[in-house]
Amino acid sequence: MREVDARQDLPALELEVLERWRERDVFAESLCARERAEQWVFYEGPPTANGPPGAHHVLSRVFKDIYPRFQTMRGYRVERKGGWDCHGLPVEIAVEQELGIKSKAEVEAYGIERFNERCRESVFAYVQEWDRLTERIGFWLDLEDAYRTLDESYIESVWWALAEIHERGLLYEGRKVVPYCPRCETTLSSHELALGYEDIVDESVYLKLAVAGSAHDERLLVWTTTPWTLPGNVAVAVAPKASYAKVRAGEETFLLAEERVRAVLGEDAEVLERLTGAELAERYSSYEGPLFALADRPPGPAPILADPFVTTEDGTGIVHLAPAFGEDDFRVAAAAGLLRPEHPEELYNPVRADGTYDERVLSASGGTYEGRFVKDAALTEELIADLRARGLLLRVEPYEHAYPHCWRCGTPLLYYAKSSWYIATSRLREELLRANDSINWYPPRVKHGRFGDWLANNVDWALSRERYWGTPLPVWRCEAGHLHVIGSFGELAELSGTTLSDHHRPFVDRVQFQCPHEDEQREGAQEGRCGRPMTRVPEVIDVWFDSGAMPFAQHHFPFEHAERFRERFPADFICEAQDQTRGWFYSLLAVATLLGKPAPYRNVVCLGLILDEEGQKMSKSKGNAVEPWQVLETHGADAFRWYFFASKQPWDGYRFSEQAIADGVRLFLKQLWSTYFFYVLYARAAAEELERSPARTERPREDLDRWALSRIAGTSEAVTERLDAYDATAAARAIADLVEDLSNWYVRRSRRRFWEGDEAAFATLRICLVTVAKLLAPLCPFIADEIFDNLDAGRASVHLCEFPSPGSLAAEGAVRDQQLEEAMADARETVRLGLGARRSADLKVRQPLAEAVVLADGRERRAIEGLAEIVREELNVRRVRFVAAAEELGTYEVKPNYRTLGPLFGKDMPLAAEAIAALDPARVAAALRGGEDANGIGISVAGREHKLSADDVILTMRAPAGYAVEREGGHAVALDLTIDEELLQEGRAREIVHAIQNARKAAGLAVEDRIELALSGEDALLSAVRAHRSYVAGETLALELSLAGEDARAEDAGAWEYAQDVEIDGLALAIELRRRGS
RNA sequence: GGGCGAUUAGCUCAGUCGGUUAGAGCGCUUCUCUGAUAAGGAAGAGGUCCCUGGUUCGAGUCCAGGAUCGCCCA
Repeated sequence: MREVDARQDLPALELEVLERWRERDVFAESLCARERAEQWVFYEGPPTANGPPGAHHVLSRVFKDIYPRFQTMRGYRVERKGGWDCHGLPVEIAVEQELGIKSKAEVEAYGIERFNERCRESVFAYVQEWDRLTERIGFWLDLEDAYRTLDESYIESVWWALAEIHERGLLYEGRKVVPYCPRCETTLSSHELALGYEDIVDESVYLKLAVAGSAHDERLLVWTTTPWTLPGNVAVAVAPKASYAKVRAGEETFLLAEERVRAVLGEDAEVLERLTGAELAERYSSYEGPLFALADRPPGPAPILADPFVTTEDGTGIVHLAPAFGEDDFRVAAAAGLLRPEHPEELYNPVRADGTYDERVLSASGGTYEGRFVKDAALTEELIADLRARGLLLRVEPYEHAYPHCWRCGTPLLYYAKSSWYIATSRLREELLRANDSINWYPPRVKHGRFGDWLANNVDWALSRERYWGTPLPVWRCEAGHLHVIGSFGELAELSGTTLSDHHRPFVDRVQFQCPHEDEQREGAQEGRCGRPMTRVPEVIDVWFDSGAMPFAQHHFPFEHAERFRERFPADFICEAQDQTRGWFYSLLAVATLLGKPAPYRNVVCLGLILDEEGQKMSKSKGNAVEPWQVLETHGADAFRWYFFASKQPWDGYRFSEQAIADGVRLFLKQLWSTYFFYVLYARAAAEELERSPARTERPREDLDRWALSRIAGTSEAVTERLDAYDATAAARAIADLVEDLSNWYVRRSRRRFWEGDEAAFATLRICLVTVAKLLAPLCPFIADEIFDNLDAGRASVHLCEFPSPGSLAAEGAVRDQQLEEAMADARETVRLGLGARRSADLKVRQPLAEAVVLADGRERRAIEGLAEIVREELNVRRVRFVAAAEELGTYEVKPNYRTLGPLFGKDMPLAAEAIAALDPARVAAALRGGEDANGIGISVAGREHKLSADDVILTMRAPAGYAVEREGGHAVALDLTIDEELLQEGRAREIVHAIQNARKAAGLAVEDRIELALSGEDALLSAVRAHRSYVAGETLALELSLAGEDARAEDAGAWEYAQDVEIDGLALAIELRRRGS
């Protein structure tokens, strides 16, 4: 057994443990040992390594670690294949920044091949730091065999999946209004949209539009928060069933929703007429359009439509429609015949792909807005001035709302009609919901809340991105419009005769082949085939599809490893932050469902956010982000992990505090370490002693031992049960309670036995510590392994052990004894009360007293009686006496038990309580104690008779005044305060021992050093020593004890190594000692 | 605007099926114990259980409405 440093530096220790894991190859061994065991499957959600890992990554990675470690110890084989998400806009944007370029045109000028080569390098820029952090925090993950979404094999599996999806008729190209980033010039999916909402203030405008052909100068009031869409206006719409009003305000007459009149026009507006939206649309039918001067659209009437999507809750209840810039606008305009979705040229869209107006948009002064970015604030002002000049503007009002921005580059998004590729996930809504039913969510609310709602409102997956660095969409098209989706590299090679070593852009773009589709109409078609050249469509796919494909793509399924895939699908466990609800959690489920597979994970833990100490979201720009390395270096990985596990439920989010981590070290890790240190210190001393004198002291286990072992067994059960339920928090707290009990009750109570080399005590504490190490291994793998390694040479690491089970514990004598645990709790409570009584009498614990009188009854009394010796020692009294009849030292108080009587008496409960309060408590106590329920006490309330049973009342003992008594709940402790000469002398002897021990410590002696001791001073003290001579000598390991006045040696002691003068009870004592060689 | 969650001591958090004196730890003050512990023990100070209403014999707990904060969505 190695010597242990009481003040071990834990971060330094962890580095040693890491080294040991490397040497012994423990992670690999933990898999090897379970080679034939049943699999418990974990999927790593791949991070992108193009930035450094932060505190939130530590959070997810420690939760990804704890359950696999636990399940490994429970006997499963848990492989942990790492993974990296390599494609996508984040990478492209980082490279653009490196290159100092800002647009797609510049990327293409730079060259797609070179650009993608840069992306390939950039994506692993921080991979070493990720690996280093992963190892340092003790996250066991197979980094060497990690999957990478940019690998050829991975891409091929993704292609296979897309071809399958196409085969099922679920892949289509559609023109829809989609969220679009004008800077990246690409469509975003709805789940990407979710990542970028920000609160901003936009100028909203109220417009007054002249009704076409109206003789009365009636104006429609229209409200919009996006003035830039007005050049695209083709119609306005009202809610058909809502009530609208014709209103006179000042000199003008307006039409708007009745419920908005006051808000928009004020109290003075006079309602002239009410009509429904449908009536309004019918009566007025059109207004004077367009709203801006447009080169290709002469002034003329534009239609007023009615559609239920319009609400009257804000604005004016009349909305303008720009089909190119709004999903509803597009749908309503199409329904009204203003455009045909299959004829893109009919859609009026004066905004270019880069988000600027084209040459058609003219200003009132005759100039043009061509080339102006539509979300530019200065432009908005000009547009507003323009509207004012045209007499259309009623009012401008700032409007604060959450507006979507590109989640990577921060540019405000436009809703924009675009052609893109979709997967028809909405057609699989039922299947998605059914699959979700089979998943256990932690916390459960996500299942039918955030995630379930999202599935229930599922919209088709906008799959394509008009970008460069991504898995190319494997769709080829010929001039005739035939589509061919390639499902494997082999198929592409066969059709094209070209074999690629890299299927990324731009190489894949150059591959062409003859259209294999049947086309008998075509002149010159060979064998009825079309034969036109097919070229790939330019898009790459959404990176979320990459990650959603990982269950099979990581194994290059179906091209390889079919067996491996089947064994490892679905996952038993995945874990990410809650922001993945619409990210990876969704893409995994969607891809699996699209392929007709069951839910790809059975259990999913959603982690919350980490906020800073002030409750602010952490961000680099605010400078409040936690640097994980700093925490690891100061406090260590176990401390970091313990904080995440023990402080609160992970899905509730954290308010990060370094102080909380430091508290965890002090109150838990150091407490455990100190208990372990204590064991090793004495076990080593006892081993030496054993060598010197092999005679053993065999003693049976005591109640306290059985209690500690019972706590071990009970805690093991609880921890197993909680970790099985993905509740690390409760597991951690149970372990902390156990360590607290071991340290501050078991060890504290047993110190003397260890000192004396009691084998039962050593054996008990050793089992306790080894079991704690095993229980703690999934949570704090470093300290757990260090303790295990030093106490149990049986295995190379605690992580190769079985998790403690009732069977394995029983074999070591650790069995649950709940009765004993309850009894100990009662005894400890009694001690607490007794110490309280001592304090109120201002008597030090060192002063022995004659008697403690414990007032307790029934089960409690029997329990405490069994452990009376412990109570006696803790309270330092000669004897413990029990009093059952409270009258001897106190009286009873009787209270009604509302829980049982409440339902019985209902409304009359207060009367019943009064009746019980009026009873004689002593009589009630006597009757119930005698078990005489039958002829016991009855009460009569509101004409009802009820015989009180033991459950119906709560008897509380009450101590009379004048005694040193503490009471609480069912029992009380009274102390006999008389101190006779004998007690006084014993108390003094103990004080003197205490003073000598302090002197030993101050002299720098080791606990096992023997000494020679000389005492001189007041005779009252020396006579106490004489009376307890062997006690004093024994306690202080004094081989010789000389007292002044009786022993010559004491007189010349002035030359000894160490001397100290103290005062006890106001009496002087001089202590002198020297070490005695052995 | 909608959905979800939170709100309990200065701080971090428990609080079971609704049961009458709402707890723990940390921090603070005082005292105390110590052959492991920068630890432990005892006491003290510290509470509008976010607010309002309701249900109930009884509400921190259930219901409704509201407030504040956070997240997600439109």
